Amino acid sequence: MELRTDLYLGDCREELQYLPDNSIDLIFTSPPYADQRKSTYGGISVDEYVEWFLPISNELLRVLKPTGTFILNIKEKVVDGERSTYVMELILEMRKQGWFWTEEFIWHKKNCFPGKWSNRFRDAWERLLQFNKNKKFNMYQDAVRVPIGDWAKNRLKNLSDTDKMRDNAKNGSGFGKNVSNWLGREMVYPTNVVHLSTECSNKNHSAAFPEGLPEWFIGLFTKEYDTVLDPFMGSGTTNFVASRMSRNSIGIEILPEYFEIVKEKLEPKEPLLFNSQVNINEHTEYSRRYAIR
Amino acid sequence: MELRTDLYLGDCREELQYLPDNSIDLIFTSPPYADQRKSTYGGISVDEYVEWFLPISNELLRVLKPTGTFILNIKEKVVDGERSTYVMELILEMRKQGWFWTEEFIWHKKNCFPGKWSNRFRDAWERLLQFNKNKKFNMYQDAVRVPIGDWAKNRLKNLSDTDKMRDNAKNGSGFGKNVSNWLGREMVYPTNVVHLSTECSNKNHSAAFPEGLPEWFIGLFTKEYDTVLDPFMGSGTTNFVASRMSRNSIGIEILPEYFEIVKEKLEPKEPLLFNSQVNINEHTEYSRRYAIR
DNA sequence: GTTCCGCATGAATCGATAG
DNA sequence: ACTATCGATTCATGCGGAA
Repeated sequence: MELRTDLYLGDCREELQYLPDNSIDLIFTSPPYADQRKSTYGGISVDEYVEWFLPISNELLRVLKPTGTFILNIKEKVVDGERSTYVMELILEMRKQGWFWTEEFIWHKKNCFPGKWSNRFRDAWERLLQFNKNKKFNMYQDAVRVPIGDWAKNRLKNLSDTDKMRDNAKNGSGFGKNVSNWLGREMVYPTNVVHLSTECSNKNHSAAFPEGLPEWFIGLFTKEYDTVLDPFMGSGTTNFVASRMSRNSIGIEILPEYFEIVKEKLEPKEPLLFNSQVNINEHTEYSRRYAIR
Repeated sequence: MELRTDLYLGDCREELQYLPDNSIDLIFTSPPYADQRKSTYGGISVDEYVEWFLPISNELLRVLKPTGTFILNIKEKVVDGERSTYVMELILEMRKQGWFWTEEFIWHKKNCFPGKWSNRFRDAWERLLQFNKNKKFNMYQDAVRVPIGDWAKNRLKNLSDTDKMRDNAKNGSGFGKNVSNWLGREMVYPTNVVHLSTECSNKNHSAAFPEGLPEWFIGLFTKEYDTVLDPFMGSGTTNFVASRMSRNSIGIEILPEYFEIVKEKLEPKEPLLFNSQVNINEHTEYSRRYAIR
């Protein structure tokens, strides 16, 4: 089977229109944050942010498969000593568009930006908002299991009597646990907190997230030969990881500098890296579009 | 100097009225979540939650000192496969009341037990929303410093020449560093992610948080002999910690069972535990109110 | 090879100063 | 008064060169 990586140079508000309905399994993206990275992107202001993003999320809703997932990496900045509210407003508006806000994962950054301020600490986390078209969606939990933590070794060493049988929760929630089921278990399911370092060495794109981030969500929400979309490709991390994990992918990037860098990295110089044939096709009907098959 | 712990039995919507304006340094509380603890506040539904909470937050705004802080521990529950939005709506409405939404801390729960759902992972974090009356407020950052990471042992062993002076970043961001400033430093400032284990020991109150949580915020936002308020006292964790840390405190609880437990624990049987004289006064004019001085 | 060590860098924010 | 610009501050990581 052949793997495709399709790159589009242009504004995703336009380029998304060329993608067919219900064709994407996972959208993983980190859009420019409000008023940040002005030099590269336009620097959308806090006030205009929701208005700017809603047409894009509407197109994303169209191209996503009914069983697909949209992961949005975002964090509000501080404005005048206060956290801005545009992310919350965006969530509320996207729900009106028809999105389900299924979950909010936390990316706990191990090495966050340094600094000292009199009224706040360093910001060490970002939001990973999970949106879906339906309440049923594909999720491959076994793909992201992690080694059981040290706490379990101690917890499981001496089991009490209640641990050996099902111990129903006191609060009547209906949940219970049978601790002895975990004996000998090596791998457990993770939580909704992802703990990764930011990468220090990406010289091409200052806002790059670590590869572990898309890797985790691609494994969790897609299987091989599924299609992953990043409408704000940047330095292409999502697409490289998708390719490495044998997923088709689509990337859209508005800035030619970044686009060229990604294009060159995907060129056949290093075909083995991606374990698939890489070609560049320039579609004349969409002059600025490239398809790498 | 004498330390007071005042306990009120009753609905905080009423009892808060007896507290004077601008008298509280820190409000730390974990209100009943929507549709949970049904028996206590009548099971506030998700739809009514904001409407129910706003009169309370309005009273809290009144009793808080201008330099004080309100920390609200809350997490939206899943309703019909989707995260509910009442917390976001509450933040937006509280801002209209005059609150500043200064920051959102994350409580990363280290040891939640394994569990499995088909479409989501275990929830390992909660929000700790910081609200203030003013952009200037008291913050005692040194009280919560943490040991410097292991990286420092190697990094600071032998300083190069550039380490001994200020070294400005090459990219013109204005950022620079003087590594020699860190010599001999043992403790550094934490981030806005609080990393604590949950305690399983409290069987009397299902919504209990670990003592470390109020401890961290009490240390960060109050000094000795300041006053801490928990309008949803529950099993009294906030008040016990405040007492241990030599802060005055006020607790309001609607359920007599919980109220009695806290009252008994604070009684003079164990006066040394709190390093202050503990007395119970029953005020006849407010028949259900107790003052423990 | 393998380990050690130096070093640049990162979705930031505040307060003071200047226009 | 209000906005724009500028300087100051900080910790953890991975890379690359050296031992």
